[in-house]
Amino acid sequence: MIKITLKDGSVREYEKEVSIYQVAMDISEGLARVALAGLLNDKLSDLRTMIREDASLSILTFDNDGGKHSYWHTSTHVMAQAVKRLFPEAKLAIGPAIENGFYYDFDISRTLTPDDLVKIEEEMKKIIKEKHEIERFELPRDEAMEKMKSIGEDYKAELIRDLPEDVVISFYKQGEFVDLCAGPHLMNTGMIKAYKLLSIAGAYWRGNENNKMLQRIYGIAFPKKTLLDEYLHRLEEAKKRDHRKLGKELDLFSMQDEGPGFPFFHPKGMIIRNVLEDFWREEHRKNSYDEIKTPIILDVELWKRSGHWDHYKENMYFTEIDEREFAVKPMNCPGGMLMYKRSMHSYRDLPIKMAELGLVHRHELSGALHGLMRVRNFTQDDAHIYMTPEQIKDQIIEVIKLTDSIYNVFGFKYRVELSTKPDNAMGSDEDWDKATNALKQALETLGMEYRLNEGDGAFYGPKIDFHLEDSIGRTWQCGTIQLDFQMPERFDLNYIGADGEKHRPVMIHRTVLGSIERFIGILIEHYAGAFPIWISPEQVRILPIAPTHHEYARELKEKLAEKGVRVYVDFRDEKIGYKIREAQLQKVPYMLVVGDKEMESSSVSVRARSEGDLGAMKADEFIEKAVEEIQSKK
RNA sequence: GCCCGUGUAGCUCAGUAGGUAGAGCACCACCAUGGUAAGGUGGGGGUCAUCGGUUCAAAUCCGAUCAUGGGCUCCA
Repeated sequence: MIKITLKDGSVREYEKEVSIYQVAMDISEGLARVALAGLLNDKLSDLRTMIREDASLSILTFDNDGGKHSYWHTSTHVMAQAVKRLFPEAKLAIGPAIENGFYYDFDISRTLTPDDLVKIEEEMKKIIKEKHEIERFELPRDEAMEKMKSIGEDYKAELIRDLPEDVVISFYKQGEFVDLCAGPHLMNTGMIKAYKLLSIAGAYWRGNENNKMLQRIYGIAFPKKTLLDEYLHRLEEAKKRDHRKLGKELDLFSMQDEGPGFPFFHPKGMIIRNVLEDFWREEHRKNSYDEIKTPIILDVELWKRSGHWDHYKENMYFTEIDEREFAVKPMNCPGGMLMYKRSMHSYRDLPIKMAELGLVHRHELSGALHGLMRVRNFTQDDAHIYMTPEQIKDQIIEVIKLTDSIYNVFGFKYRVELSTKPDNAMGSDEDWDKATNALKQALETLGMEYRLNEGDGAFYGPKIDFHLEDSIGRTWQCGTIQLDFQMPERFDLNYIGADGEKHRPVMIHRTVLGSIERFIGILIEHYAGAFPIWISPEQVRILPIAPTHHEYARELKEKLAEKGVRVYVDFRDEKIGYKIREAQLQKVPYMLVVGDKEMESSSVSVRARSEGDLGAMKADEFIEKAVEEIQSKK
């Protein structure tokens, strides 16, 4: 007797082995119709999987990640089958389900065009209509290899060659199409309902730039047309929040052909920058940081000593002054080291926390540039903390808390990653282990969830990264905390301990916002350009009805400006509806309409960006309210 | 860097049997003096990204360069 415990705790008993699909059928036919995969003993499993002993099982539908995965996996097979029909010579590489949809990589001699996508979609329609049963079978390694080689699937053969010894090599077959695949898959191709092929992209075989570039097709699929439409609509909406589009519309910044990756900040963008930096300074003063500024160009010798010459040269810019070699700084730390070394330090002075809004330049690959998110020059809100080894954990915790409190002001969700020793690292394994453990402990003390990112640390130390999301869900690293035993050694940093001897301090490199530029990009998308009033470049716009009200508007403006409010008057000879429309499109938080009524009663008619007409109130009352709202950073 | 797409007025875009450029918005002028998302009329504005080639003739076809968008990580 086999006992199967279901999600709701109920138990089903079977005389002999049974497939997950059959169990779903037994629960209800309706469930079986929408079943896409099973979670068998917490393992994502194919519906065909036979249950041979007692187990827990839940049936997965499109509402579960596992179900979606299976749905998209079959979708990509249908797409691959269509491609093989249209391009019989195409070789298959890999084709997984991803977070949002699926892709498949092909090696095809001719480059695909958007027209091809339409043809492939049409062929997919036929395959879905043909409703092929999907069969799973296994082969021993040799036979599997032989089979793939015989049909010219060289990439699949290579994959089989590199599979671990103990793995079961499975295939899925639908009609004439066979693919090496671990599954899981749906029962037949007819279950794919609404789908769309979204884009063609290049992708290196196995993600290695030394390998051949393949053609990747991305797609998405849903069990209902309405879901697909909703998804496509959401994509469109997300595009409207794109910081590059809003940056132009709201006149915040621009990129010029003359400076690829070097952003220009316009007056309104500068207001946002300055507001951010003021806020940042305030928070750092409260947390006992000192602020410094180090030069942008420094002698190449410094960069040789710091290790950047050996580990970071490819990303650096160089120049010559009076026949002496200089480098443009890609990081602020070496300059910071010199600041530390300028005098003796006592253990009583530690930790020393030196912050710097430092402009750094890095040579990023041209194809990697992306609006304000990835640029070639940016301002890091950097700080270096010099401390005794005993202070490490507390200092890391303090930085994590500071970062969290600052992100909370903006209401950001974030993800934390711990990155470990990379291939081109500097320093001993012991140092790295010590540093990595310190970061881990700090995270665990705070009970923070984090993702491990093997081999992605800085060349001088492991790091904790804070990732923020953009409008379409891509994440960008912003805050970072890096523990470093190397630089203090290389620069022979010291402090005098209680014993009167010299000791080696440990240092932390850290940023909270990360790059001011990137952070502004994230801010723009997060708020869709409708900044909270304390950040808004223009906080209040006064809209006089007619020229006779200009004088009153001017007086109001002065009153508000005196209180530090960023206020402008629209003196143009236009109708009120026109002025409102423009202020609204510019996402100004408050519009004050002033005409005869308001003039007579020393009041203003308030229109809020989001709520619309709020009616009249005394001018002084509005000013007080606005100032309060700005100060509270809501 | 690599693959594919795109590059026409300040902005958004139209302009394919190749015959030396258009619209809306914005800007300027005049008229209208207007109460919660675009009042009317007129006007100025473009080396069609750059360089080269094909052609009697190129925004349009070809090549290169530059810029820009998507992707190149999420492992059958």
